[in-house]
Amino acid sequence: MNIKQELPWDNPRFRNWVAVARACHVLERALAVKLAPLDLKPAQLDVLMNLYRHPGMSQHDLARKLLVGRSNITMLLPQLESRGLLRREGDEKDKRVLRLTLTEAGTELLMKALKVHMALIEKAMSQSTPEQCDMIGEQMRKIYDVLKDT
Amino acid sequence: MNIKQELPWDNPRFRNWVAVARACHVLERALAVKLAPLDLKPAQLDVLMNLYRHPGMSQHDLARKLLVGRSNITMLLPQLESRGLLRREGDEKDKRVLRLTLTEAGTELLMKALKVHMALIEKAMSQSTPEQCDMIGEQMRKIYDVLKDT
DNA sequence: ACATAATAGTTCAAACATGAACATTAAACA
DNA sequence: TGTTTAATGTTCATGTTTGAACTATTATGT
Repeated sequence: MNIKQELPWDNPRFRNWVAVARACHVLERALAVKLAPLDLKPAQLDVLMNLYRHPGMSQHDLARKLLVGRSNITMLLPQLESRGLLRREGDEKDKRVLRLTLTEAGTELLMKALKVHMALIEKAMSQSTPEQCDMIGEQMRKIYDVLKDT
Repeated sequence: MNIKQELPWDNPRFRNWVAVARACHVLERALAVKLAPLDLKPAQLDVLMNLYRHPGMSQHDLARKLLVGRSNITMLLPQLESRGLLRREGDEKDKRVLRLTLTEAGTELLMKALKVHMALIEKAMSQSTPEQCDMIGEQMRKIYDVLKDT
């Protein structure tokens, strides 16, 4: 059997997806560097962003949003809470859940971090036309929907 | 100052990039699950793929290809070497470098893993037309070039 | 009501990645 | 040549991520 014919490097879909993964990886690395002066990691920024958009969400919901385990959230939050960036308050109706909200300081830091994040994304995506950019987003959302329950 | 106007969630580039990152994340997770039966992690598959395409490459070159630190490679290789999947042989001209090559067993396992990887990428990318797929790859390669030295 | 299931969050140990400091070897250059 | 600088790979300490086992609370089913 001639396996050469089946090698994926000649397959456009494979090659193009590899490009997507590499772009993601390199932007993530760059973000980590740019966020360092704010003493913030990309994962922590993700937390702040989600709490800003969904105040009062539970740790479980946050974990699902971030595509991460619940224990990860448990390890992540105390650092941010002790810095006064967010609050954890027990839900009165369901004593199992903790409701998460940003503090003023958390919102303030988030805004600074978003400027950094936004600048990086602008730098990356400004090479595409708005139409191309929208098309990319559209295809990626399809991919997410197809794979999210895998 | 009204910061609402500057919030990035309304910015198409931001929203679309978030979709890219989420798609990457979810495919990576799915790949990890599908590779588990082969006792292989995504990072290990990346190693095997690069060694297949570039036999005799050094650990330093491999680290650069994978966008990780050299120490990461040092920690990663012994697992694969002890499983008989690759060989590390000292270069005779430059006694600092170790040349890496796949063994037969390594190539065999790689082929099995590539089937899994390919199937996943097909599932993801089959939602796009070939033209869309190529355009995505093209844009992502541009992004990589812009950010790689950041 | 009561027993059983499921859910939210935590703890803990193991796997993993990272970057700085280090040893060895090679290259540059005086 | 001899000295300095750079490159390769390793070690180690640190921080991160993960999944399984656990507690506490709520939902479900009889």
